[in-house]
Amino acid sequence: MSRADTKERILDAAERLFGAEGFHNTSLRGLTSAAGVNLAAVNYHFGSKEALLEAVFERRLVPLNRVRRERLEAVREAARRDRVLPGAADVLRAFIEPTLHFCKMEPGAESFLPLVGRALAEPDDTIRKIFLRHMEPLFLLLYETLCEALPRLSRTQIFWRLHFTIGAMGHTMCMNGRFKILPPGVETPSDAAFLTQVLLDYIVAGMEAPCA
Amino acid sequence: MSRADTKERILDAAERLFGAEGFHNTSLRGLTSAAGVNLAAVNYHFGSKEALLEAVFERRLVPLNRVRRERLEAVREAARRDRVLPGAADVLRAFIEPTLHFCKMEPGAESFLPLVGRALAEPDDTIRKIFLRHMEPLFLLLYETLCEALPRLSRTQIFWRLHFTIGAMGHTMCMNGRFKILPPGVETPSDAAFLTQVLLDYIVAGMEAPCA
DNA sequence: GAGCGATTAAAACAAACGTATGACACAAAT
DNA sequence: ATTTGTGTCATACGTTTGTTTTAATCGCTC
Repeated sequence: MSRADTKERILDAAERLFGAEGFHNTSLRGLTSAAGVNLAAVNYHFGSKEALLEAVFERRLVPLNRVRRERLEAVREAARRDRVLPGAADVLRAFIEPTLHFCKMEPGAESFLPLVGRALAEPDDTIRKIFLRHMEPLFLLLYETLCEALPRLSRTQIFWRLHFTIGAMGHTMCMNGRFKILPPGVETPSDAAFLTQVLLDYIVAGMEAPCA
Repeated sequence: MSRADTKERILDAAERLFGAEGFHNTSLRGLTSAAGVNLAAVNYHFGSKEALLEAVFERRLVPLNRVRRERLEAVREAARRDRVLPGAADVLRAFIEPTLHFCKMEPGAESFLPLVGRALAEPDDTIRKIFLRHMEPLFLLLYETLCEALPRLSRTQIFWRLHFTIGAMGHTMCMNGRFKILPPGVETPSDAAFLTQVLLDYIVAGMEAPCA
């Protein structure tokens, strides 16, 4: 019955469970039974659990990063054409906004975000490498574009500030939805557009801050 | 031979391995053989692997958080005495600087930092709870003090900006030392004082940023 | 419709894990 | 000198893990 879509079913369940419970805390038995497929199907279609994780990343990251790259280079090109510096806010928005649109389009993608957030802090180097293989070229492009936008800062300064920015973004993606501690007087809007604006205010100010 | 210090040996090895390899990736067999103690010693002295993690957190976090609390309340008190608002930079420095001094004093504490950084992104709720039990009261105090320092911002705004700040700090602690991707032209100083200053410049600007 | 490659099903595999057990060593106290 | 309690040791237990294997089933071409 479910011949061709078995791979998709596995990918969907893996994305959801890896994002919610973590990679190591998700067993292939729980995953395959959640997907309604046989236990051996993972190893047959993907080869191993790690290769499945790789496929999960690839399915989302390849189209998403293509859009991000296009938007980053559009910002770069527009600035070069107008003979001005690219704005740090435009650069960062070009990197962040596609994630937002992408999550509205693809169903189930919201459970992908925590997975990305955790990959940044992953202790297991094998897992981290799988993620960074897709992200490293884009991080470098983002870094170089930020260096163009902020010529008054040293490359070392920009590197660390980008590092903080990635940390803030990753942590936000990790906590997507479930919050344990909510101080009184704080509404948890979960309005993605609002949250993106608050995030952008923060990281743009941090990026453009004067050095002490 | 190693009567009383067996517990300490286990705690030291656990701190190092949990920080470097992660909690779930560290087996009790590897841990006890690294500590030079018997496999059963962990369950004898601590009861379980999770209780050991709790003890690892407690040993460092209790004294560290006491200092942080004192410094936060000193900033608060000084502002109240002078009838001025506490400065956001002073508040954040009161929270961050003790970590720096604490890591210089206690040997092996630098491997504790990645453990803290990862606890924030931990998918396993049991582990997260153990960490948050020590941190939540202090996060709340930090949050309230920041609300005093930044009365022009809504509590929701400050909540999210503190959230980003914690993410930036956690990610920095995770990457303490080992870096995979280093763009050309970036020196990796690892000078903790310098890094703290760069971090403070960033998060203070992010905290004080105007709302768009 | 026979034959064949591709896919699924059920069961078994070896390895690793956290934990528990029971014997032993060595103090200090009785 | 004997008891008692504490800590250490080697070892075994029961589970769970990812992976492999062996059969059975399905869809298709000739």
